[in-house]
Amino acid sequence: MNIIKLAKKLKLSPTTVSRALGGYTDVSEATRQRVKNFATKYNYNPNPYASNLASNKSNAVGFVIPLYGLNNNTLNQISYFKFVAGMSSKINQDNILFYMLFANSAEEEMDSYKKLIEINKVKNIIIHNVQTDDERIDYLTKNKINFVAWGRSKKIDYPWVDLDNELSTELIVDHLYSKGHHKFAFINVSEKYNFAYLRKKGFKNGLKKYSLKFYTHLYKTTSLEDPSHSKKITLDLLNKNPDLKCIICSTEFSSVGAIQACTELGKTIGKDISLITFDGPVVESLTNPQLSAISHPLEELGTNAIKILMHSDKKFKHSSYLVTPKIIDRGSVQSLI
Amino acid sequence: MNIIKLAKKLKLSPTTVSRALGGYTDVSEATRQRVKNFATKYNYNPNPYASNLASNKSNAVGFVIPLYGLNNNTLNQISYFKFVAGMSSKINQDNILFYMLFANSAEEEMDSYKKLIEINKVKNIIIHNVQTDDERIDYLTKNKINFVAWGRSKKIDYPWVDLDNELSTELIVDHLYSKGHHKFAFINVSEKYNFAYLRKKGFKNGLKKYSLKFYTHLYKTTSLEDPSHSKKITLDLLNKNPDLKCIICSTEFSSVGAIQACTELGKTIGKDISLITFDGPVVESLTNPQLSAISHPLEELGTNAIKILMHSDKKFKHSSYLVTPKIIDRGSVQSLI
DNA sequence: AGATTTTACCAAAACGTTTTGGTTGTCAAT
DNA sequence: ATTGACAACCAAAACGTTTTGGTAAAATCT
Repeated sequence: MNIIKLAKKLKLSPTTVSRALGGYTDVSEATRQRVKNFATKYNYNPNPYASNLASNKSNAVGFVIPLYGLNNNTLNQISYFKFVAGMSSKINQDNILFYMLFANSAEEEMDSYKKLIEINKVKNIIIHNVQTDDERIDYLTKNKINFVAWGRSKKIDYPWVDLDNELSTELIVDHLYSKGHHKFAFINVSEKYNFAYLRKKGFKNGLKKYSLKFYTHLYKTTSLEDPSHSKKITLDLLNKNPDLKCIICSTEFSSVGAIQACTELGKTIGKDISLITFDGPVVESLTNPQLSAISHPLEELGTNAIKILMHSDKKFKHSSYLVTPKIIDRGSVQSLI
Repeated sequence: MNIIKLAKKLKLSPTTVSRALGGYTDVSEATRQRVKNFATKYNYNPNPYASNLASNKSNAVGFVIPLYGLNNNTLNQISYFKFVAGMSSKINQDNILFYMLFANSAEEEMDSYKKLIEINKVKNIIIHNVQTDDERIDYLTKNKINFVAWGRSKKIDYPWVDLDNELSTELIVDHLYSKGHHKFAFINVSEKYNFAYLRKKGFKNGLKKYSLKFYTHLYKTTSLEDPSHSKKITLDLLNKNPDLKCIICSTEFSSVGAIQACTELGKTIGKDISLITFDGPVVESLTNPQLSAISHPLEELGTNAIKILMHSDKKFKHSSYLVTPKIIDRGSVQSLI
């Protein structure tokens, strides 16, 4: 079934059928309904190749996933997977074509963007990990490509979606305080990572809210990927601070180390010691015991990125979306009340 | 740049340019080279929408990722991610369009396949987890869709790529034997999963090769996702068999439990006890100590799936590819020699 | 009633390829 | 010298849409 056959059945011209389905106002409501009914009845779906060719619009979305650097670790790649799943759910509703490329180096990554635009004629792109003076932004604006970024930047104005890292630690403090805890250790990672910097900031915001003190000796940073270092830190913290009852971990890796330390000291998590961390694939299903965590709904982030990308009214020069993290209570925080 | 402009520059007809690039024999080698040179020089890439429309061939590939059932666990989804990365590397070389959908239920999954074919006009599909009497196979053959499956079936003939689960445990036995081990416990999962059945078979093959005995009391099955059960099993095995020096785990989850058991008994892995498992995101980077493992190169599998799918000479009614697993020695197997 | 605007429709061109069905010229065989 | 085969090219149609630039009829205004 194609538009010409359908038009014949309707005794209309292909033009009118096209414009009826396209939502143009120069078609009466009565015929529009009739066209729609026939379209579903005869299972008509516009040929995407023909329509992209004719309209020169290419309702395709492009996305590049880096497999190098920080994302070299498979566990970190999962966030992309979730984000993509979220994008996909929105993409499938409309008849959008989705291009996903993988890049093994910074060079390959930039090439992938060029490929999307020059070869695949993609006009809509989602980018991520925006740096100050990002060459992608230059390239995209130069080529008049519509884009949305995962991640904000202070310097440049563009549409974005993002996690609320600052809010996440604030919510953790809320949660802990509501269970009667007033003193926490926080095992973060280096503040050179912006997300870690924001998590520290949110942590302090939370403390301030309840007039709690920020203890420097209870704030530590550990490596991004080695659980054994956070195990050492946790052992140290617990040995030096016998009254310490509550630890916040900023990553899955560090929480695994913290669990090992607690187990080694014979402390039962959720009873002798409370532990809360950031959610991820390992924390979701593999730690023993299960850990309470704060979770960022990455699927939602992806869905909204597409929504912003594909609407993109010229009216809204830059639209944005901040996703709200949620506490997932798995019982590793003891109630003191 | 399009084919008409390029043809003008070459002082040839668009037909000849098309046929030169398409590899037709009615173009002289000299002009073919000239055309190719001009194409790269002027950065000409055929518009994929136009060529799909004209040829009615749709060099697009579709893939559906299930997010329910066994794949509900994020860790299991990583194998799809790797497979897709592998497909992508091949897809990007040629000018192929790639559609990827996600499905949250069996119903949604079947709908996604129909969508790919009916709406997106995709003619090439990669499927996976083929069941006996799989409705997808019926649907695809009925609609004359070209497909390749990830996973074999005994009953039906079709092109496939697959892991070599049988070989993987055989290679593990090789590896252990080469380090002087002659007696192993094997913690598998239920043999209702075909991969587990094959791993047991390969294990037995390996034993037979070295005239070793299969001890029923050293073969156990555990749950697919709960490490605590395999911890219990490991404790039991080690307590009842004081001479046991070597354990094989069939999944990441079970190896995590096994590590806990060994640690609890004060046994140092790689020294007092040897442990080897199947590779995955957690084993890759998060276990303490690092575990030797057998690894399936899933990227390679994806790449070859596309190769088979898009060549698909009529000559080869069904082509196939079996990927060879590799031992990754991370030192958790003690050398007794 | 005539002029103007609005409504509802349509014919034809355009998008950039591939494919079909040729033609022209060269060369070898008769 | 004619014939047949072959090599190398091409004009035009086709693919299924959307868009452009209309027209005819109905509705509204003077």
